Amino acid sequence: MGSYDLKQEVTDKYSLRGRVFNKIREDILSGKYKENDELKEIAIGEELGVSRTPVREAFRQLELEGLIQIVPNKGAYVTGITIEDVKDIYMIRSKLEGLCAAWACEHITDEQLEEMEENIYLAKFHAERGHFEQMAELDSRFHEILYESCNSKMLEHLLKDFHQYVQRVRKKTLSTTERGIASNHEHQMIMEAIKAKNPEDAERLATVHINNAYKNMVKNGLKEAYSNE
Amino acid sequence: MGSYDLKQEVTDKYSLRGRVFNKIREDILSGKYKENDELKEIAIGEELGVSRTPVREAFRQLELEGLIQIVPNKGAYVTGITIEDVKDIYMIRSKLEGLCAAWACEHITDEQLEEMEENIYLAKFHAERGHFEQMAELDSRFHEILYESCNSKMLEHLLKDFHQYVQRVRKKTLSTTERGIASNHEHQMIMEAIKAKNPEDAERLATVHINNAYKNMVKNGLKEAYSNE
DNA sequence: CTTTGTACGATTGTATACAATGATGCAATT
DNA sequence: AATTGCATCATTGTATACAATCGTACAAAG
Repeated sequence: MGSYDLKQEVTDKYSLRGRVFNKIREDILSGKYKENDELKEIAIGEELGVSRTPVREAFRQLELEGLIQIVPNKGAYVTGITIEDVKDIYMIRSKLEGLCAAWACEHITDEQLEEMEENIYLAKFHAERGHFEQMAELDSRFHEILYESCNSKMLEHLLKDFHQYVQRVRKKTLSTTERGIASNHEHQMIMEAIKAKNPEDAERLATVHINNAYKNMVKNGLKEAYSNE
Repeated sequence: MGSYDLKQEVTDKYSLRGRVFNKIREDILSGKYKENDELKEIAIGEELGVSRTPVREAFRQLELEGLIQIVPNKGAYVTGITIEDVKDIYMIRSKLEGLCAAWACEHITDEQLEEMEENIYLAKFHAERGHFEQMAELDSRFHEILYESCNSKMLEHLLKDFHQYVQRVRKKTLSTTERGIASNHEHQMIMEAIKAKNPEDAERLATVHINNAYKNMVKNGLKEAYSNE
């Protein structure tokens, strides 16, 4: 994640490089390419029907995103995330997500608030029924709205990067119905604090929410997910 | 800033690409290339005696660093930082720097502590005499040590990126002897809190320190620095 | 005078050719 | 048997050639 918006718009969807970049990123985050897998320029180029040039450029970007590591004259390898990294990210996120929620109080639009409410309402439905797929989707979307509502491209991009970065790990850990319901309730409280334009509450609640998410993750087998591979 | 460590080691110093990357980055941060300047692949390549390929790869990385913006089929332009960006960065930094100081309490080494003390001692000398050049250097180094002492590659990289990112702006704003002395005193208090293994104090002090730095920057003509160009 | 169309040039996007580097296997030597 | 040296090959690093795109200048039409 490079540094941050410091990072820009970046991945134009229509250049070959952009397509290659998105494809590899997708494959890493989805688990198709695993930790320490070697990515070869030619192989990927042939797979996508392009030459090495756009592949190389995509590799350079992926390196800055932290998804791969390039060893000069040797190759590109999918980077792993250590348990410590995950912990760090969640600690950092909890601070920044709090800041984001506080800023949202000032800058959120009515449309965004409405989408949040709808999101929470719908999530309640799925959480109670244990529809994990939809819950994950709605959870991601909730945070995305929150990020967008803080009115800071910088912070928004940073948080989106982190959020995406830990998707890899989240998929390895189990969700539970209880956590789903609790999480959604936390979303609601955050939303209400923002709606009431109470930045202190919003910040505190968002911070706690991320901390809870992390605790839950640890409880439900973060370590096991790692030791099993 | 790509997301971080999400970003990696990155810029190997010995490949052409690495050299190009560092050179352009340096030139942007030092002000040689100014906002909205167009960077042409061939021109830069000739200047550095390399072909377009490594230049292009460096461009892709610089884009993710947020230093330039690439418009497809058009060109690469040096990105500006808005006043809002600077404000955002300082707010974010104040949170993260607090976190960093708190973590440092647990992980700082004796060598790092010693270098901090020496840094503060020397900075006192220069601050009292208005040696701005040396003060800036020592200030940067103090923060670098702090970042390294938190024992989180992730956070360290993030903070270094931010720190470097705002160097561009810092150079436009004036330092004063008073602020220099006050800043150094804040450094000392942070250091002592870390030495005393008191994370709460360390966090609070570091947070306040960055906020103060920002306030000082605003007071001393951040806006003017911008409106003048 | 303004507008539109076109041709040209400059620049980036992509592909490919060549150079440099590092890994591997095998044979020769000890 | 272990080690060293070398040859080979796979892969990345760099340069260059060609294609696609965008901007501009200028001329023709209104």
